Amino acid sequence: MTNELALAALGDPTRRTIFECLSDRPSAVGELAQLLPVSRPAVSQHLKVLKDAGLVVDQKVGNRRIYRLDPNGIGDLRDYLERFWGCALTTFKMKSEQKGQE
Amino acid sequence: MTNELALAALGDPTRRTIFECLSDRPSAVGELAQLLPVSRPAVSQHLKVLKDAGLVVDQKVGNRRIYRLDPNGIGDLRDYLERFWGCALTTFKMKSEQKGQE
DNA sequence: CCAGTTCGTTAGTCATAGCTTACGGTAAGT
DNA sequence: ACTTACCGTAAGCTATGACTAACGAACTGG
Repeated sequence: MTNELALAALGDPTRRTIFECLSDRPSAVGELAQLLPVSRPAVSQHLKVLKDAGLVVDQKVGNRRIYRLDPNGIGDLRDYLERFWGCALTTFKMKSEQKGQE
Repeated sequence: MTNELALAALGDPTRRTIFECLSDRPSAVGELAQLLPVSRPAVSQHLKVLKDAGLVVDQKVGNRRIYRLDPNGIGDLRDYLERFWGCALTTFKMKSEQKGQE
């Protein structure tokens, strides 16, 4: 699933930084590359991974290409993670309540 | 931060499978290895990563070593992720409401 | 039409992650 | 005490991922 791609994508620290930059404001590739300690092609490749993971969308405007976060993909990942550890957290909650009750 | 370790840890599919197995029930290393297509030492190494990330705790019982999910670490990661994309999702919500209003 | 941007893609290098095999250490059973 | 089971760690190999440099495409402005 694309959620697994998203999780793998966010495993890389550089991509997390890119994600946070885009969280601040939509940006072009060159702008992101200036903020990061890597070259512009590297940023391009990271953006491709984020795009395939459904976390980011791009839009051509004039000469440049603006990237922004994709709320749909992010929402999907959020829901996926809720189900992912929802069970573990609820059983813990049950135990803590059970313990406070005795 | 350990939250970044946790994200990197969950980036690997084998570790996600281990996580899900432990979500079902606490298990020893050998039990997990039987369910997975990798060797027992590989499982041990994955469990170490998950443990360093604060997602898992272990407990010696007799000859074996039982691993279980750590609700504290999982809760921390959950909160971290909420802050992580909280901004992106709220700005989207504002836009959708703004769009539905016009 | 011709430079100058901005960007994606490719080829190639280098480091790291994941895996297995082998070994040592501890606990339980006979 | 000896064997068996269960586990962590180290060493070594291999595949994969991240990066850079180089190239070509699309758009802009003189």
